[in-house]
Amino acid sequence: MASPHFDIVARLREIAENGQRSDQRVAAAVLEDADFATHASIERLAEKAGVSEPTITRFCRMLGFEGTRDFKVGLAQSLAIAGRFISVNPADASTGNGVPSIIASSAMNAIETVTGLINRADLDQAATIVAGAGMVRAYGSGGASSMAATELENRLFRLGLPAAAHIDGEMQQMTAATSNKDTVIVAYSLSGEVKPVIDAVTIAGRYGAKTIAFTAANSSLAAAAQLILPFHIEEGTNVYRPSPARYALLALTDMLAMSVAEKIGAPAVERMRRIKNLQGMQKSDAPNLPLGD
Amino acid sequence: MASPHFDIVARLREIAENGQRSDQRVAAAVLEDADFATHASIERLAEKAGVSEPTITRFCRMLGFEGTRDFKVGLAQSLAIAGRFISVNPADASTGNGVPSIIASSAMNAIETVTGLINRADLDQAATIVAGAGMVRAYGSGGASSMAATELENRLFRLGLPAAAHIDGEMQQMTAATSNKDTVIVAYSLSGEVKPVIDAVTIAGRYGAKTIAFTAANSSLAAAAQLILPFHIEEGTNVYRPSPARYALLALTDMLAMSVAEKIGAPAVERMRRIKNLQGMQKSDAPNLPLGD
DNA sequence: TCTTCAAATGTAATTTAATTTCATGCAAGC
DNA sequence: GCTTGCATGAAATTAAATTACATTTGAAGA
Repeated sequence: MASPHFDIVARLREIAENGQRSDQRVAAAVLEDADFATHASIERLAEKAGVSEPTITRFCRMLGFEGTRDFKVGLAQSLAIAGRFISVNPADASTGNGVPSIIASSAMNAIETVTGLINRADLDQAATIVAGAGMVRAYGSGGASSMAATELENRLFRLGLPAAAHIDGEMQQMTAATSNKDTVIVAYSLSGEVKPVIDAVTIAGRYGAKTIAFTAANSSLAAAAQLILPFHIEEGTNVYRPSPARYALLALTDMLAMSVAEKIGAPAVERMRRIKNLQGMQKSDAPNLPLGD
Repeated sequence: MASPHFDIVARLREIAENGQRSDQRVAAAVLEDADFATHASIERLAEKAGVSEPTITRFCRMLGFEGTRDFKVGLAQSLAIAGRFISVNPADASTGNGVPSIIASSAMNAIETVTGLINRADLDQAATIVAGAGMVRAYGSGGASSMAATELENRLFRLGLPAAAHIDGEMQQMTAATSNKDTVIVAYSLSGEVKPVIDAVTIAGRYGAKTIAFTAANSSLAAAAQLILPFHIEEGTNVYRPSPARYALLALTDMLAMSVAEKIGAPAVERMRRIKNLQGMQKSDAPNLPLGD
């Protein structure tokens, strides 16, 4: 088995709080010294956690790994990316000191997770559909989804594609009703259970639009849309902590937009050059700044 | 032993060309399917490479690892980000195939950079100022900055702080003119040279507002604001590629918001519980979803 | 061309690690 | 207070990796 498609660290934190007694111990032991966990034998790890060896194996299986070895590899991968930000004791996490690392690690993990999960073929197909669209409408409500929808509009219009983001339920449904077969809907939802978005996708589909959804597999939205780009981000329980899911959605949106840009090719480059040129005239020159401040 | 401090992949390529006969075979086998190499047993790997099992162990030792297990972990770490997409021909990297990894690695880089750069004391001071504000106004224009400004509003209002984002130059200047000493301005700009934002910050400062800026050090905006949280993200030259800076700004905003939440403490938790509760009543229940879809 | 010897590699035995099976004990429900 | 089912651990088993030792290979000098 390859790495499972979730944020291991977030999952471990979750289990350390709400899991079985032994699972809690194991999760805590792993979090306390993740590097040790990747290198130590099951025996020493069991000893450190104060549980038996089979418990470790079961723990790994529960997480979706094939076994202990597999878990270690998966953990090592997660650590390679964001590991240096894992704070040793949770006390750190509650003081200001740990804030940057918590943010960084959860964001990176979210991006990593979603990168592992994305199906390239589906992404490519979505990009083809979007690149050939007469009109693209991006739907999403709530913080993360609406940000992603807005961002998609932003990206696509720069590529010369007619695109609009609608983050209001009423507008989603009304615009959906104007769809035809040249319309492409891109819907965002973490839960996949936001009624206005589901309805809008259903309506648009009925009018012949192609519908793409970034959402949870097996959700109502997934059922309503034609092409699903599924993802799932484990949320922590720390209420202070912002949702890492927005990084995931942003990354997915970037991937789609970049794929679309590559499909469109040269004309897109020219358009971006024009926008950049325009900015150059207005602001002081800083040639290496991105499009849009 | 932890992972050795060199580029495993480069070393493998080297060995595949100039190593011992068996080492060449092993290196080639690993490069050909690195993912397999991290997961397979020494037996199957030996079989694939056409060598004996001890050769594999010796190979790993030669590379500086403790043994085969250790090597697998190290390899997994090296592969974590870009390596998963190691392919025999580099051409792949520029086609659609590499899109997810390009996005992921540049985003992570941006977040990591900004995490390393942030001054905790300044962040903390900014959080204190924001937490005690009578009104917070977030300014930013262009894609990344306006997203960050919007996001800050989003975050702060959930904490019960009066906050508004203004992404339009006119509005920035008009609202700035209504400032008083209880007003806090948070300005975003990648370049630090966006005139309306600079002007708005200057005006607000003149009326007694406290001004905070996330922007480039030594820029005009940095000169105009009172507290600077400087950052700089190197932009790539691939025009198709979206700016990773927005991940950096988002992360910075998250850090600020989380620090503010911790300063406010309990009341903030209660407010978030209420918002979550409200969502629970409207949507189908998914207890672990973030605030805002 | 033939030795000779050292380095490279393989075979089989051994050790170490991980997993399965089965037993025990604890807690929730009747 | 009994029963049932699940969590956990002990011991046995299996799988994996390593060591010790044997064989091969190939290069250098006779």
